[in-house]
Amino acid sequence: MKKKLINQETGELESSSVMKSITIDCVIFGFQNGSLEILLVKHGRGIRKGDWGLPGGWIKKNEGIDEAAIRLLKELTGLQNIFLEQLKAFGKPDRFPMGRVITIGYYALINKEKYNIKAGFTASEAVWFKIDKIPGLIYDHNEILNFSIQQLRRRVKQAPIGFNLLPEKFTLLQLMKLYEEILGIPMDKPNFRRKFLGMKLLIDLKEKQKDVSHRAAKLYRFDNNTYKKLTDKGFNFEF
Amino acid sequence: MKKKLINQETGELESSSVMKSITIDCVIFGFQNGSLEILLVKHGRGIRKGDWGLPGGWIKKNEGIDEAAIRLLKELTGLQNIFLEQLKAFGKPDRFPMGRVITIGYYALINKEKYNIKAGFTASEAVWFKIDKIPGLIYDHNEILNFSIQQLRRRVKQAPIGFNLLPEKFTLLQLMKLYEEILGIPMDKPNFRRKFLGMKLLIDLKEKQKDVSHRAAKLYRFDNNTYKKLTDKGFNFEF
DNA sequence: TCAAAAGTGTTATGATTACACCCATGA
DNA sequence: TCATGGGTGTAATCATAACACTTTTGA
Repeated sequence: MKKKLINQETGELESSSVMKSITIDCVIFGFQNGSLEILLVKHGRGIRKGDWGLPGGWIKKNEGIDEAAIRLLKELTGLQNIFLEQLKAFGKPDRFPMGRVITIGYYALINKEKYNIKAGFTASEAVWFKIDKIPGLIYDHNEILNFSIQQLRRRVKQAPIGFNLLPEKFTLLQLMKLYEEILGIPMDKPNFRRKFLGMKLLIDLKEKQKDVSHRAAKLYRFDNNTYKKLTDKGFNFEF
Repeated sequence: MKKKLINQETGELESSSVMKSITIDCVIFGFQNGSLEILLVKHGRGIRKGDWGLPGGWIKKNEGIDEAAIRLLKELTGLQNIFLEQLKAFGKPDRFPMGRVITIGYYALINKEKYNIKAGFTASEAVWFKIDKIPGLIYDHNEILNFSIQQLRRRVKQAPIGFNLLPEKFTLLQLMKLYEEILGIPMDKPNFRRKFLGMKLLIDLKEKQKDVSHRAAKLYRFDNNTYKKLTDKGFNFEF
């Protein structure tokens, strides 16, 4: 007899090709109009029908947990090659009401320009919420989300990961606004410019903004090659 | 019919009061004679009999994962109220040869003066290894261990956790040696003193070392109360 | 009196901060 | 010509690093 279990998100039956008692939940960050946002999905069925939660799912028996997170992210957003890192495992005994389930939290940073929500990609509705307007979420998802924000704050100071939230080509002020929003502190424009340019991690694209009603700013992109070379030589990004 | 499964460490049968497919593995750090050390246990049975691995075990169905790690740590070392933090989950599909098992890594910092290995506490032999003389370990335990060292290096700069590896009363030079060993870099004694004392996180115990064949140093202890008050006020430990 | 570690003082350098100011451009 | 953001200059302050030096103590 083949064992069956209920999908925590959709309430649908899952085959036993997935692991029992372990799920993955993913905090997907986006950045638009100076605001940090998070993608939430609406529960299709079950007791918590209509409530918002983090996108997630089960881990297949033959896939690693990172692979599972990548797969789930692709299933939800249609995107690949996204910045994705594990947060940690969350495992309070009563976190999931329909049985003992431990979840592994991940967070992803996506460039909203590339991303276009495809209706029907998932069974559920997916909507962006501003970071300061997050509703009450199912299970322990608020806890996971809060942890992810703290983690993002720590990581953004240790490594140049913020770029993943911006378009390929960006201006220094966009980058500064991103840092201000993530860290929640105002910054000084001249000082920010010098500090960042001084790290030599940005490539001057010799291009300018278009269609802006003020002096057009230079466009830059992140120089991942140089960054890798520098870190190999012992360079440590710090902000 | 009650389900049975094999204990990954001892090869013994476990009752179904524990979760299947999820374990906990713990990296226990100690510090002695200027060297960072890790406690490893010898496998009692199974294919990998005689090989060294991280202490670990199963999670009970009605306990949280942090609780499980605390319980396992106590079962192994007899110690309670130990500094313990989760690393992350490790879940490559083939990491555990006897089936698909995901493990949650933890790391603990213990004061070796308080700790005394009690033979018989565990089924297996437990021995301290210097950090630069770690043997090949079972499963993916070397990966977990390497991650834990990186994590310790990051964390020790962000928060005053190093004290957990020292005796209650310590000298500034002991503290500096600890930082040097963890971070792997030499430091300047006068500068270290000033920097640390300047943070006002140490209580001068008005006591001195005894039985040393040179000028006796002042003893200090970490002022956890002040640290908490300062962090509440927005203070950020940085090293 | 020597070795070994405790502990203080001082200077140079570089990063950070705070702020004043000019520039370019479209409405 | 005004608003808006782009971009440069500079002086004060602070943290860090480097290293010379004195002190204490037991062997």
